[in-house]
Amino acid sequence: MEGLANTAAGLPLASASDRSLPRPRGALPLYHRTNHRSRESYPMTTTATSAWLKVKDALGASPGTTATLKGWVRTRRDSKAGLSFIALHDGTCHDAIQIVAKNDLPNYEAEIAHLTTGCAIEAEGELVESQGKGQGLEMQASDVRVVGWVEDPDTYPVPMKRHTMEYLREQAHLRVRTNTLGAVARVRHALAMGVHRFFDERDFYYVHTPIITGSDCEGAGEMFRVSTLDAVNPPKTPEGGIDYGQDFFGRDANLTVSGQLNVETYCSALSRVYTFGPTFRAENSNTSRHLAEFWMIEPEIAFADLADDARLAEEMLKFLFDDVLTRRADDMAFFDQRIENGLIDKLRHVIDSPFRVLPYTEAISILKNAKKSFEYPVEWGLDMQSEHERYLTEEYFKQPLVVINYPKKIKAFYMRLNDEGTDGAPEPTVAAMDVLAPGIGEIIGGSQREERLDVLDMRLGEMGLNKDDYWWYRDLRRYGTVPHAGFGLGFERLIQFCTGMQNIRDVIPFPRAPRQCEF
RNA sequence: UCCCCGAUAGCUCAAUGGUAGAGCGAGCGGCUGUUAACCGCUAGGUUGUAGGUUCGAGUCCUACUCGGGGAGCCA
Repeated sequence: MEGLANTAAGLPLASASDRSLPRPRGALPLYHRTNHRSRESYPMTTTATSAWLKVKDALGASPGTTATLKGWVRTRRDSKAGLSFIALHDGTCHDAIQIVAKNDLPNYEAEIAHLTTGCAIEAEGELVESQGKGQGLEMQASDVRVVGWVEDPDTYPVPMKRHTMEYLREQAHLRVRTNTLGAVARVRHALAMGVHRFFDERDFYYVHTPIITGSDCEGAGEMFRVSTLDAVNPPKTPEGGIDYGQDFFGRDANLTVSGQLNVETYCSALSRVYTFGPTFRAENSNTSRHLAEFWMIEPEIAFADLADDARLAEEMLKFLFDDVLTRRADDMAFFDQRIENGLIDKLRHVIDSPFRVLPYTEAISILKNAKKSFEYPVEWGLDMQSEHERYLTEEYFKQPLVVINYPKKIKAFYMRLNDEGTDGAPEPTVAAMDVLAPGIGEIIGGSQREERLDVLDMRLGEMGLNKDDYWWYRDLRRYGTVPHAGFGLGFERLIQFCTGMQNIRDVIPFPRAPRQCEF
């Protein structure tokens, strides 16, 4: 509608025009104001005479409160009784609040009646008990100011209708305006805060391990190179290779694939530490549970063995599940209803039952005796395939499992060598563990670390790694070495498990995956 | 990277090798203290890209691009 478009474009925003007018009581323009007294500086009082309330606070306010609300329109419904209902959402909670705008408002015909999903508005009025069903308070608006129009409702990418997750992924800048992705964002935040609170309450220190690392010390997976060399004409060595000696760090460097080796150094002085940061893998992985850039939580505990490690993992997961159910009850109810039926019961069941610890050797014998036929062979010494892990955690035990003591030959060099014959295993095993979750697979991978220098050196040698590259890691075993252990928890996989979201690309704001870096 | 499937209106999908349709969304109108409202009308398309077969291709063939599911790698 042309007239409307002109109105929208040419109309000064009410709050903007207010700003140019003389203000009562020396009020400063909204965005230049500082608040030294209030502990909460945002939201602050605005151009309006009433306090700006978050929707989550407005929904729980006393009837009769006068307030200003700011947010984005979810829906507008008109009643020819002479009023419109506006569902306003500001992200502070799952629910929207209903604003009732009567047609005697001066801008009703020109503006309010044309509001569409996505428009940004400020509304001022009194919070009253709703006359309608299924809601608590609503606002009787005395003023509705349009802050930002949607320029063309017909092509607005996220109107109020069902969308596929695949489509929303292509609208990553707008998808957080939907119920589902907004709920994911709040749950993700709650889980991140929960992680920090869990560790802080237990005297763990949060350690910032480097994101850029020297490549030789990691040895896990394909890495992203970090370089400032001219990509077209890099300096060459006499042998014709690229001369990384002239690169920024004077050597080749990469984005980290794990903070573990670094955090072990802090563990060897501070006893209980953890990292929580981004991690990068340049694997060409195209699955619903892999990202090229993901966040990982890696605790490391000193004077601890694998059993302590497994207990920590269990305690942490249960704490986080309980925490998110409590703090984001609104969003979790939504996930339970719309994304995964039974989700809340699933999480409660996990909280209430002890994790099943299962030695690898025993897992293999369960799989060998299973009536189910597997595509891949089950043999002691082979790594378990997805189908095997799924069978154990989803069908056989139907709960999270901690599989421990894997064959030495399929695990990393730093994992502690077990005594011969542990669990009756036919060959050497290491003190490794995987926590397997139904529907997700491996959510945690960890181990007790090899603290004996001679054994570590033997393992490095067996795997063809150069001792000198690990000189500082080896120093930890030379100076006051102690048994210690840790694990890595994939943060996005944790969110998947807590929300029921099936694709990992939908639980991180801007997913990075092969050929995916648009936003 | 491998296997399988897909790409048609803003979105989700139909359409025997022969005039491209529906639902949702959007706009307008009707009805209504509404609430994933309901009823009516209207607009909206180079059928992913490039080539080929054919009198004729959304449909068949080839390549490419992008997306999904599964596998591997792992968290």
